[in-house]
Amino acid sequence: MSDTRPAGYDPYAFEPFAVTVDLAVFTVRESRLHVLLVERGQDPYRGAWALPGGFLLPRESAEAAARRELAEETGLTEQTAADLHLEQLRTYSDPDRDPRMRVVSVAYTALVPDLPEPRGGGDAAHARWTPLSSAAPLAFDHDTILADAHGRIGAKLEYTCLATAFCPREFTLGELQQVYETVWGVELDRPNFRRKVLATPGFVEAVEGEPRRTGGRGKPAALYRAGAASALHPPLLRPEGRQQT
Amino acid sequence: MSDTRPAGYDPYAFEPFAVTVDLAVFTVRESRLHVLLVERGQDPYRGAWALPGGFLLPRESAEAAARRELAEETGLTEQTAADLHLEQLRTYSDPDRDPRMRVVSVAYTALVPDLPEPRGGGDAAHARWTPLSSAAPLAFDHDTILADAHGRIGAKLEYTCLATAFCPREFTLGELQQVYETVWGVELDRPNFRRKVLATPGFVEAVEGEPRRTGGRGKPAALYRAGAASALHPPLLRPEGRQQT
DNA sequence: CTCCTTAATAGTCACGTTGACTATAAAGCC
DNA sequence: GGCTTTATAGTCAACGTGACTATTAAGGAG
Repeated sequence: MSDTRPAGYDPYAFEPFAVTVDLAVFTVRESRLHVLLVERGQDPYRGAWALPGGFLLPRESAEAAARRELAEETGLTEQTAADLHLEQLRTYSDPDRDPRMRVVSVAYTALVPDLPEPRGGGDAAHARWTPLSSAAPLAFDHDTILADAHGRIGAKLEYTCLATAFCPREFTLGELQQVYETVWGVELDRPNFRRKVLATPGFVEAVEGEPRRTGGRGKPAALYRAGAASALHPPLLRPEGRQQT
Repeated sequence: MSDTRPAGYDPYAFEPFAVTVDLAVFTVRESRLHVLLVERGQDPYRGAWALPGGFLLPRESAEAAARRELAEETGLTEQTAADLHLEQLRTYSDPDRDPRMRVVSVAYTALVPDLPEPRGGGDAAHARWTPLSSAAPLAFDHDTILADAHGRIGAKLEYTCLATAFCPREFTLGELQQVYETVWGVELDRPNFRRKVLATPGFVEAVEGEPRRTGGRGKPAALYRAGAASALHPPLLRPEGRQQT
């Protein structure tokens, strides 16, 4: 920042800005992309659904606030939540985005494996997994945030190993493929997908002992874990192809 | 945002957050990537160089503030600055990033063609184009912001038409290639680069009349303008290849 | 127990893209 | 008038990809 502010600037002289975080928490459930929503208990937008989130504490970074809120809303311990994939999306600062006062919100995207329904505790009292397709309309500008978040994760699947964040610690390639198909809304060819994933070093690694997941229909699938890589080279492009952050 | 805040919340009761924008403005000059820096005239970091930026006005969005600051610092009219490529990078919110008070800063990245040296006017009195390689150390956490910005534009060159933002309205393919080589710090094969760019519909379009830029050494090059496309399909991947936002 | 269905996995093949090169054209320079 | 420099055209082999076919191994219905 420069010193645009006038000499003798007093931080308390301006109408203060409030800073919040908003979270777009995604999971794949029953082959559909779901997002975590909370029901608002106060005006404005009382009774409407919104993205979970909240104010930054006085000495807390936005990321710390996001992780804290995520733990609260999902009912997970902070310990577990610390492992979840959390990524800053962007910041929303329209002067009129909150009718009460000037609120600047830093939005985060989180990807989690299929978790149990959020247990009512604290804010999570009215939290629920909702299919993305029936999320709108949300309070504030949260429809915009949610659309941006969906676009971002779709694009990131192409050139990062992000998809494994949707999966439990051990997963089959079929489950990983379902993540792609669900987020992108397309069907992929199974042998080609498999060839591509296995050809990318560090994307997934076979679980030692080569166990297989039995119990389903069909031939049991081999189990894999997320590998050490974070970027995909070359990228795994979606069939048609338009994208963008 | 949710209603984490206590009932009866008074916006003025908390220590207020200040919200600023910081700008990483890049240009390509003499085959080197340059960034616009300003010299600080006040403590903290008096005399140090920093990214241009400033506080949000009371009813101004972060993007509007960034565009305003950009116009001020570059000495361009706001009209011209309105056309420049400006993109939100991310938000920096560490509680200790500014020793004076709690400042949350939304960082933006701008790409501009080679402009004249900033004319001293307002804050731009001490603004200067500096080669990226000799920018550090900067005030506050601006080294981090600058590194993030450089990484982001490098990645975006791969799958967007962003590179044309560094070029004047009409440019040669050689100049466009220089942008890639300068940002990525690699050398590209000229015929292959040309083939790739021309094969991507909407990336560039030939200037009607097929004028050529004469005056340089060697065969005069055909002139092109930025096309209508914004995404690159397929992407133009850099030689080795690691990337990321 | 046996066929049928389902899903995982192996393998094939043609096509398009890419990286590495070679060749030619058209300007400025000494 | 050669020499250098840059733009542009073209070639070729290797590789990644999309579209398919084939085989294996489980559960389920009769």
